[in-house]
Amino acid sequence: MVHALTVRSDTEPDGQTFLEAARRAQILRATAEVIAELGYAKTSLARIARQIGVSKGVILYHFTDKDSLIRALIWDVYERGAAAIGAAVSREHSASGKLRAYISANLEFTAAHRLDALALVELGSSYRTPEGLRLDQLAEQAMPLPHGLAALDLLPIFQEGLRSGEFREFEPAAMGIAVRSAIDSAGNCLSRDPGFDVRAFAAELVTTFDLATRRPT
Amino acid sequence: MVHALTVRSDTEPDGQTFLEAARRAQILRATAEVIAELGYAKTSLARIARQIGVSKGVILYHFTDKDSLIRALIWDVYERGAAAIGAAVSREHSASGKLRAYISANLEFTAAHRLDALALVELGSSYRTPEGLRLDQLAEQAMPLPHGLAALDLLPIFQEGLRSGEFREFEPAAMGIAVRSAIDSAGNCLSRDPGFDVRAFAAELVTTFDLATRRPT
Amino acid sequence: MVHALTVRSDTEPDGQTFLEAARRAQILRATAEVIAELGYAKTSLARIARQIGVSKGVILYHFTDKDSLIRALIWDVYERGAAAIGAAVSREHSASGKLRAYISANLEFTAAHRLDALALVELGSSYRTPEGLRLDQLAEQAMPLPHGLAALDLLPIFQEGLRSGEFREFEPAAMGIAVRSAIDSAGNCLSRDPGFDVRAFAAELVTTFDLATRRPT
Amino acid sequence: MVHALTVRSDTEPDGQTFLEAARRAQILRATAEVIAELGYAKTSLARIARQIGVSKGVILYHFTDKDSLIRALIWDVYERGAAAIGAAVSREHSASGKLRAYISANLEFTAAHRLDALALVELGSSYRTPEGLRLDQLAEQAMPLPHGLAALDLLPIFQEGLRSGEFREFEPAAMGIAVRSAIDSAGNCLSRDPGFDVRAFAAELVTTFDLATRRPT
DNA sequence: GATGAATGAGGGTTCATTCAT
DNA sequence: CATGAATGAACCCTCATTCAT
Repeated sequence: MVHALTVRSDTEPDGQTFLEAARRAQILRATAEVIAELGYAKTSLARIARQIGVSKGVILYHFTDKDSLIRALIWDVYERGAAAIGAAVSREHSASGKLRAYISANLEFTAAHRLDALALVELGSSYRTPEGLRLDQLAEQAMPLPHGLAALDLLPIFQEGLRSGEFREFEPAAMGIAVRSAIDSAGNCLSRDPGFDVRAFAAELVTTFDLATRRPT
Repeated sequence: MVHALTVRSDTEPDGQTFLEAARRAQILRATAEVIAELGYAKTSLARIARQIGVSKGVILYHFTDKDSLIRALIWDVYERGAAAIGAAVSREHSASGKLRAYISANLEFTAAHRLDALALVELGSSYRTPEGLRLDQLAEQAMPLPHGLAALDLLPIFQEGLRSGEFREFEPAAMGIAVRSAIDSAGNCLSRDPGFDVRAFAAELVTTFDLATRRPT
Repeated sequence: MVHALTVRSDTEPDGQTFLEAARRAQILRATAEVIAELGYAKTSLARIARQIGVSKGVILYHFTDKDSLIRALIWDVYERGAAAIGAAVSREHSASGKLRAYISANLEFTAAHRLDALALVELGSSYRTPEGLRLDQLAEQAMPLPHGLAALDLLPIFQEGLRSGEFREFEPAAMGIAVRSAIDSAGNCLSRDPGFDVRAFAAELVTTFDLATRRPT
Repeated sequence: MVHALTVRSDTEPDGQTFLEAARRAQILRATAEVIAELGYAKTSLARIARQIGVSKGVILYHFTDKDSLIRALIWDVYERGAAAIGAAVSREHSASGKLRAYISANLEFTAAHRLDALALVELGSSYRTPEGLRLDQLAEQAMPLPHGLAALDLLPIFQEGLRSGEFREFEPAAMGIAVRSAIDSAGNCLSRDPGFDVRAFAAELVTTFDLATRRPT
C-alpha cells in the first residue's frame, strides 16, 4: 500500500493516469454519440453527462471547456482517420491508384467507425469556434493537427496525376470539392439510414471518380 | 382603427394583405441574410428583428414560431429554385442533357441568389425540426413541398439514361448523392470565399459528371 | 385607444418610456439595497431580482450585463453626489472654506442617501471590472463620468490653499487620501451601526482637517 | 505507513508536526499572495493550490474550511502586526507620542510586510463570514483574537491624552476612524501603485494627526 | 499526508415565447 | 400591426466541498 502510494505505477509517461485516460475516452465517445444522434446544436454538456450517467462537472473536470472537448474529439478522430487513410494512399504509386485508395480508405474508416465519422461530418458543418471559424478554417490555421492529416489533402494526388499525364485536364480544387463532399455524404446517409451500405457506395465512388479524372484512352 | 382591423378591404384572395405579404418577404430575406452571415446556430429572432429594425414581436406576429419561420424560408427558396431548375431540365431531351442542365441550373441559381443558396445549405446541415428531423428528412415526409420540387430529384434522370443506354451502369442513388453533395458544396465555398467562381465550378462539375455517367464509346 | 396606440405620448425625448425609466430606477435601488446589505460579493442577479419580486431576466432585459448594471448604479450615485458636493464647494471662496464644504457636503450626501453611499463604498472596495480594474482606476480612464465629478477631486483645493499660503506645507496627495478615506468610512460605520450619527462625525472631521491643514498662526 | 500515521513521534507539544506547521505557513503565505494579487473575490482554493503547486485537497487537509483558512490568515497577520505595533506604542509615554508611534508602527509594518498588509486590507473590505459579518465585526465578537490586538485599539490612547489635557477636545471614536482609515488606505495605495512611498506617507500622517489632536498652545 | 475524481449549488447569460397595451 | 416587458428553461462555467485511494 505504501508501495502503491509512492511508486505510482499507475502514472503514464505523458502524465495521465490510466483511469484519467479511460474517462476521457469515455467522454469523447459519449460526445460523439450525442452529436451523431441529436446534432451539434442540441449537444449540451448536460446531455453528454447524462449519456454516461455522471454529473456535468465531470466533463469540465477532464476538459477545460466545451470547446476544448469538441476539439479533442475532432483531433482524436482526425488523427486515427488520417493515419488509416495516409497509410492506404502511400501504398499506391500511381495517381489514380492513390485516388482510389483515398476514397476507399475514407469510406472504410466511415464504415468501421460510423459514430466518429458521423460526428465529424456533423461538426464539419455545424461547429464553429468561439471566434466563428468553421472546422476546416480551423484546420488551416489555429489548431495544430496531426502530421498525418496531410494525407487528407487531395490536391497533391491530383497535381501528380496532372503532371504525369495520367489524368485529363481539370481544375484540382473543384475536383477535390466534389470528391470530398461525396465522401462526407456517406456519414449523413448513414445517420439517415442505418442500413446504408457504405462499402457499396465506396465502390460506386471509386468508379465514378476514376472515370471523371482519367485521361480518356 | 377597429374598422381597419375588421373590414380588411385590402384582403387578397389567399387571405393575406399586400402589406402582410411584403412584411413576410422582408422577414424571410432578413432571416436568410442572418443565417448566411452568422450560421444557423447564432440566428436568433432578436438578431433577425435587428436586421430589419423592428421588434422581435413583429416576427412572431407574422410567423407563429421560429420553426415555422425557418420552414417558410426553406419552402420559399425551394420553390423558386425548383421552378428555375425544373424549367431548365425540361428544356433538355436527352438524359445527359438533363443532367448537365440540372447541374448548371442549380449552380446558376446559387450564383444568382447567393444569399438564399447559402442559407439553404446552412439549414440543410444545421437545421433540425423540433422532433429532430433534418431538412431532407423533412422534405420526404413532414413538410408539404412545392410540386416543382420533384424537379430536384435526380433519380428520374438517371433512370431514364440507364434505361435508354445513354448512361453506363451505375447505382443511381449513389450517383445522385455524389452530384447533389458536389452542388451543395458551392454554397459552403461561397461562404468561405466570397470570390469563389461558381460558374467555373459548374463547368467543371458538368464535365466531371458527364464523364462519370456516359457510356464509354 | 386608437389615440394611445398612435400618439405614443408615453415616449420620452431620450427614447425611454416612463415605465422603462421607473423599472430601471427600481432595479438600481434594489441593487443598492442588496449590495448594502450583503456586500458586493454576494450580490447576484438572482438576489436582486428576488428583492423586487421579478425574474432574473427582467434585469438583463433592462441592463445588458451585470457589469453594466453596476456601472449604471455607480454613475447614478456619482452624478447626484458630485452635483451636490460640487455646488457646495463652489459656494465657498477660501481654500479652507472649500475643504470644510467638501467634507460636510460629502457626509451630508451620505446621511441623506445612506443606501447609495453605502453601496458606493462597498463597490469602491470590492467591485472590479471584468478586466480587473477597481472603481477608482475605472474612473480615471474607461468610464465617461459626469462632468461634475471633478468636484470630487480634492487636489485643486489643496493646491489653491498651498499656493495662497492659507494652508501649511503638506503633501496634497497624502492629505487627500486621509480626507477621502475618513469620509468613506462613514458608509461602513453606518452599515455596522444604523444609529451612527453622520452629521456629528462630519463636524469632527471638519475640525480635524481644518486643524491639520491650516497654517498655524 | 500506518506507523507514521499513528505513532507521530515527531509531534510537537501543541499537537502539530513540524512539517505540518511548515505546510500551514506555506499555504497562508500563498493565500496572502493570491489575495494581494487578484483580490479576495477571485481567490479560490484552486488558485491558492496552484500558487504552491499542490492539489486543492492539501489545503482542505490542513484547514477544515475555506473560511477557516481565511481566518487563520487574518489571525496570523493580526498577531504579528499587533505585536510590533504594541511594542512600539508601549515604548512611548505621552499620548501624542503613542499616537505617533501607533501610526508609524502600523505603516512600518505595512511597508515591511506589503503582502500581508495588502491581503488584510483587501479582506477588511471584501471578506465576510458565512453569516455575513465583516472582519471588524468578527474581531469584536466571534473570533478569538490575539491578546496583543488590544494594541490596535486607539481609544485608550485618545482617552489618556484627553484626560491628561495633552489633546484638545474631540470625539475619540471619530478620530479613531479617521486615523485607522488613513492607515488602511496605504494598503490600497500600494496595490494600485507599487512605487507608493509608505514611509513618506507615514510622516505626513504623523504630522497631520499630531496637529489634529494636540491642544493648541 | 496528499491526490485525483466527482458532486451540486449557484452564477451570468441567451433565447423563444407570451401577453398587455 | 407592432411594441415593450416579462418569463422560464436551458446553457456553459466556477467553486467549495467530499471521498476513495
